Amino acid sequence: MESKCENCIVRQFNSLRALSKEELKKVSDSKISKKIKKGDSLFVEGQKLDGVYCVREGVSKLSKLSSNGKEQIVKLTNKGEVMGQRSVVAEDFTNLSATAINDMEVCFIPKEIISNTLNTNPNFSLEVLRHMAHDLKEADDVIVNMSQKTVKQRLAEAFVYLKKNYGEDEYGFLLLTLSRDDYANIVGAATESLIRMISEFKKKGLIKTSGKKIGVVEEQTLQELADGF
Amino acid sequence: MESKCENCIVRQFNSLRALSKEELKKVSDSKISKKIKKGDSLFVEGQKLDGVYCVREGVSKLSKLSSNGKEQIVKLTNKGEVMGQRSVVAEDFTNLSATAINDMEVCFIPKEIISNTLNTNPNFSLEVLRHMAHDLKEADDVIVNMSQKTVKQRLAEAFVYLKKNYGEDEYGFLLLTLSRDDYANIVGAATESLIRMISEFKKKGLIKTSGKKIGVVEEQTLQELADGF
DNA sequence: AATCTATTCTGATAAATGTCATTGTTTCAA
DNA sequence: TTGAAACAATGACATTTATCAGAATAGATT
Repeated sequence: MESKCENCIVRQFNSLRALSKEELKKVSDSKISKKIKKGDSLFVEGQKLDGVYCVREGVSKLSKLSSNGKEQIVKLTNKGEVMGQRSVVAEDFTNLSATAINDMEVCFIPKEIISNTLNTNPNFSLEVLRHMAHDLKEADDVIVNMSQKTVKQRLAEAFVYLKKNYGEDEYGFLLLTLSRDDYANIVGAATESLIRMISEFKKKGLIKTSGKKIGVVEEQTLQELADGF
Repeated sequence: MESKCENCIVRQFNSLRALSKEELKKVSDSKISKKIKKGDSLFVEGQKLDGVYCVREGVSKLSKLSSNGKEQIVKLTNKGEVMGQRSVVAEDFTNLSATAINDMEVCFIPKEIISNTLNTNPNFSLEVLRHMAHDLKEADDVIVNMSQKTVKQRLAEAFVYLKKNYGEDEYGFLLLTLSRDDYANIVGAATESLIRMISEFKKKGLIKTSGKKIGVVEEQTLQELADGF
């Protein structure tokens, strides 16, 4: 049974909250709910998107392949985010691939509805604009981090970020479990280098591990490390 | 004597082309033309902007200081670009500083006009949205380059970019002359490392130099280098 | 033209990070 | 439950890049 957008809390967090009742109804009627299994991809770099994806549940990574074949993760999506907006707005191919990090529930919204609403509801345009402005600012920050911080600093920052944004379980392990490979692709380092750094952090008592799971022990120290002492 | 936006060719290249005659007149009447000397800054990171800047002439660098005190150049602006849009749209402090690389002529447009027009003219919003979408895509590309390419590759890419976007003089030297320091801050490397790389490129005959001026000699080879052979 | 100052350049060395090879450990499905 | 496949960890070494110190040069200024 398909649920309605009108009742979806997730909407509060994204640009769809600027829609009128009628517009929302249209979206609700034409949307398609999908379940995406961990590891499956929602879309792939270079593809033409027919719409956007609204994330109800689960986390995905937005990544891009570099010419040397390595993957770089540009962003992790949060519950409530809308993916593919950039591509639909610019009527452009996606520049990123989206892959589910855990099982996801998303709603696909056809692009016609989005572009129609963009043309007629200035509030919606503005809302999308604000979100994109926010993404752009974050992207600028990532650029600076990538070029000016060491792998160690970026990793420390990543742990703090993951804890803040996705929380931890009752034993203090991060709820979002990433492979070492994913970590490497987030901080932009070789997997082996990254694993070594994790070992070092563990040895120093900043984090704890249990299999793939990682827990933040000394958040404060990690933050200081990320900021360069 | 102030010229009018209506007759300004630069407008064709930016989001202002979506304005109606009346809207354009309002902009024209309230804009303030400014001359910025090479090296002077238009605005500084963390500042609240009261409007946007439309570039009529000259080039500026958009940069950000990292916690270690180093500057990272995130983007060079082209003639016709509008700066400060992100900040005005998001009603946020600027995350970037803008500094003139050569003498500039810009028009300052108060933010009230921009936000009013955003609220009433969906075409304008869409146009701004498209530009921001474009910037976001470019930022993603920069992130990938920063983390996956070597300094050598990024520098090769920078030369090709500068030639394509700003052209060269009759002797084959880049019209946009940057200091070695600026180059270092674009590719994200130590100035000394960068200078060494320039020497290497020169020795290999890929570029030529004359004082601060640099000329692209083997564009094709540089491009291949940037792409990783 | 001589001087000054900022910038560019070079060398020596250290630190950070990547690569390749190999082994140990989980995970998951048959 | 067990064994294959995927993942994680470590060692040895190569490469890239940063840092510090100092010399050379260009460009502005008198």
